[in-house]
Amino acid sequence: MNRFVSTFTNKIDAKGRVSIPAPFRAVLERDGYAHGSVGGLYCYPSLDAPALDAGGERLAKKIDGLLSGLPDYSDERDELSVALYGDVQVLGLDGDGRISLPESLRAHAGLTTQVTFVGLGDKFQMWEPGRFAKRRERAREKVQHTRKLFSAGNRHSSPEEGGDEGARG
Amino acid sequence: MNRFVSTFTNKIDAKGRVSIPAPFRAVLERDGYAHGSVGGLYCYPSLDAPALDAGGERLAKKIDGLLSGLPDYSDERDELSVALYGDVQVLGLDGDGRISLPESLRAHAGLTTQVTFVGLGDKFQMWEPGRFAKRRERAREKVQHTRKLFSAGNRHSSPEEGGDEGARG
DNA sequence: GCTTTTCCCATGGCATCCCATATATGCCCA
DNA sequence: TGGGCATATATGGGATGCCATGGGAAAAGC
Repeated sequence: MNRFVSTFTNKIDAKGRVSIPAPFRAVLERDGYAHGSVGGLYCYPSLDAPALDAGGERLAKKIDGLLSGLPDYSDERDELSVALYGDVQVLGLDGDGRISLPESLRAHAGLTTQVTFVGLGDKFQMWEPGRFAKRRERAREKVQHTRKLFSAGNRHSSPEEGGDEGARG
Repeated sequence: MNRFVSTFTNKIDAKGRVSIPAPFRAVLERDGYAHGSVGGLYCYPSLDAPALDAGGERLAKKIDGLLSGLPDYSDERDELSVALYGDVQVLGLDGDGRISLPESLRAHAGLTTQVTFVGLGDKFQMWEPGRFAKRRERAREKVQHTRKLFSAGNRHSSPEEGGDEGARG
């Protein structure tokens, strides 16, 4: 497995440390994270959510790829560079697979005592558990709505239940 | 056979483990489940039913397919990602073909002592047996209704009825 | 010198692995 | 054709290893 999937919720301890879920660490290592030495977890505030985005080398390369598509010295590129790179922190994992989150990052996501890690394939996000619950609810509603558009006309199921022929997958 | 069909009911033991019905395991293995090692069963709350959806690699790829149409780092993609990936748990099968269900998933489906596995082709669902019985009853009524609409001439059954029979255990 | 960060170790809970058993299924042979 | 054996499957329990978490000590920064 080399994608981030599943969600996990871990504690922030008194020193501000959080364990990266073991499955995510495994993905990071496969992705080129030098175990025990430097290398790192690329982490930055999500552009459109009170959360943090994070990932390994692959994520960094993807960002590079996005930028390389834009002409040098264009306003667009400058803005995107700032947005994407400006707030990036490279966090080091300690021997036990933990990171410590800088105050600026913690503030952006409203993190206090717990962190919910959400796998999103190439990257993962870190949320304050309560906020994530709300966000997820919203996202689910949206998907339901989209699904109904997809399936309009070819299903007879009621909206509530029984519609197990889901286009969710 | 590489589709999930039939229904089976198995017990949840004291540790929260459930045996995946052997026929379903066979499908998962064909689908690319790395036996004995990592890899897994992708599992998430059904969008519109008090049940869990689950499947193997094929299901995961289907989800990826939905996202691949959207540009990276768009708001739309992030939101959809959260909805599709955010709820997904990757469950590992132990040597005896069992999974252990996290509390969050169990809660969504109201699972306590037993699980009814319902094959749906590319994926399968996990239901609390009582709830599934009710839902099936409703489905039957609907089928009857649909048949009347079709009126005479169209004799073969509607999709709902195909795999429901054959409960065991 | 004091505070903050990093490293290392201890521990307890939980998940996984392994083995044992009972029940059902199919097959073989009488 | 029927009985019995062999295999597969589901389920239970014990043990072991991993992992998240906490705390202390050493190192680095102010």
